[in-house]
Amino acid sequence: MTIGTDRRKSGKVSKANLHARIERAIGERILGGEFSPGAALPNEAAWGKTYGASRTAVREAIKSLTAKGLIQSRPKIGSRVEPRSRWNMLDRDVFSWHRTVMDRKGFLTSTQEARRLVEPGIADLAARKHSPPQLERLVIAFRAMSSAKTMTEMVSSDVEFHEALLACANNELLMPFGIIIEQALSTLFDYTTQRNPHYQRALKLHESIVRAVAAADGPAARDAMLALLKDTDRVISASAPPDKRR
Amino acid sequence: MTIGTDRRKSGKVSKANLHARIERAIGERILGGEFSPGAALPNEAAWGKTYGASRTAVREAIKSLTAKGLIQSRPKIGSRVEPRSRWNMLDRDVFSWHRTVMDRKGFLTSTQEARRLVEPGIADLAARKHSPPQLERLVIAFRAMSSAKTMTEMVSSDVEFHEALLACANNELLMPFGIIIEQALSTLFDYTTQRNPHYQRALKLHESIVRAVAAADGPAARDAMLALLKDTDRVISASAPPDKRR
DNA sequence: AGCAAGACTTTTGTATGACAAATAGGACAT
DNA sequence: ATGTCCTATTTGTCATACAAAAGTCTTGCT
Repeated sequence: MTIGTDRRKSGKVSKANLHARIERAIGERILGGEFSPGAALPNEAAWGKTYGASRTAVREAIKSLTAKGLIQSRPKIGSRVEPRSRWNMLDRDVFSWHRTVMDRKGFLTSTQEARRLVEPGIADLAARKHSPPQLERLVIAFRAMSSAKTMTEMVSSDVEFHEALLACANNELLMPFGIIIEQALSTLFDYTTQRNPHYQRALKLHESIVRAVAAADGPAARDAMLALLKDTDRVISASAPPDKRR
Repeated sequence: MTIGTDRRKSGKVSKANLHARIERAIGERILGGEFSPGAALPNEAAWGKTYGASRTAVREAIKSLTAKGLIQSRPKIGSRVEPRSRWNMLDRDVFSWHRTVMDRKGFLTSTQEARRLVEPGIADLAARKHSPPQLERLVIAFRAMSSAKTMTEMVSSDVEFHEALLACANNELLMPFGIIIEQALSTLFDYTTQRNPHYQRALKLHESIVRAVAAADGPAARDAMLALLKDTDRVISASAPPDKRR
């Protein structure tokens, strides 16, 4: 079995590094449940044979997976899958592998739960702690949302809006959440395929967040964010196809 | 320059793998600001010379750092430090390197801010979503806290309590927060060096969380957690030595 | 028989040397 | 001045060899 080229969003085919492709292949198989936590993985030589690569390339893939908390390696023992609680779920790759093996509905439900947990607090912090240039970035992102024409522009400006808000909060420990938001939004937008009729409403909700942040009104920002998330939840449950996978 | 053995908590000296030691050395230098985001790092051969290791070992260290979002490597370009917003701050290693280069007060302040943001919500979720065995684990952790005699036992059982609570929330995306809590608590306990006279009060506060979770009362769990965090904040600001580093 | 010390074996860890591939930046031609 | 090609540097990949760790088996002692 040889390993294919990398299929990215929009169907573009990019051939990443060999070790990156191997990493992805193994990572997806782990996330997909083929190897459960505690289970032993094939040894490096075997992987090399499996994917037609040298042990070097395999080892680099394994080092990355180890750094992401998915596995652990020891001499004579080999590599074992770590318990899920140690997986760096907020890592870009891990999270996207996670996404690819889940049904969309379940994915959106759990990400929304996490968003409801942190984003109101982030909005609050953002209102109270932002610097002028950070606010500027938020305003620019909002303008981009307002003038977005294509689906792609809507998604990217929406993501940028939330990233900017995250930056306003001025707490580095919260940065990794950007990944959740990014994946949630892009999944959401292609979940509700056709042009979203709620976009005007969403714009208004975003605007009220900007206003609250600009006014340094923490509670108002929190409420505005709650309203936005509630609306998003509605959109999700409204456009729910029963259990279409992927 | 050769690279020393690994100094772990409790002063124990463990000699980790060579590539792990190199990774740590470079990681700490990045976190310490010696190499700023955007800056170019020495090439692999240079690192090898610096630490008296082969390119193989250096490359594995670099692969790990790349996986943690600290750097990016490309042929001809070499390795560059990524912007801080891409750093996986919730990775165990990255976070602990971060901790070693910050002053304790600042570290505790920012971690407490993050805790106030997420833990009340976690407590709420935990109350509403826990399974019986998860509650059992929480209760056991609480008992361990109650019967803790040594400082070490207090820290570890406290950490286990919050990890158990996190598990009760049943949302994998929140798991990485365990790292923040773990580091926050252990830093806190050795910040307030002598036997904590507030331990009895802390116990009561933890107990009220257990009760609320057991009663599946979300709002009560949230409030109990808020009370606990407020108390922790008080302890921190009370025992504040002006600006003692490390 | 029971048990412990030591040899064996498997797997990862590290080193070395060689070449391939990517690409920034300079050299050159138009 | 501008676009094209070349080249030098750096990472990416391969092959091979040996070191180190750690289960497992064997052997010998009591």
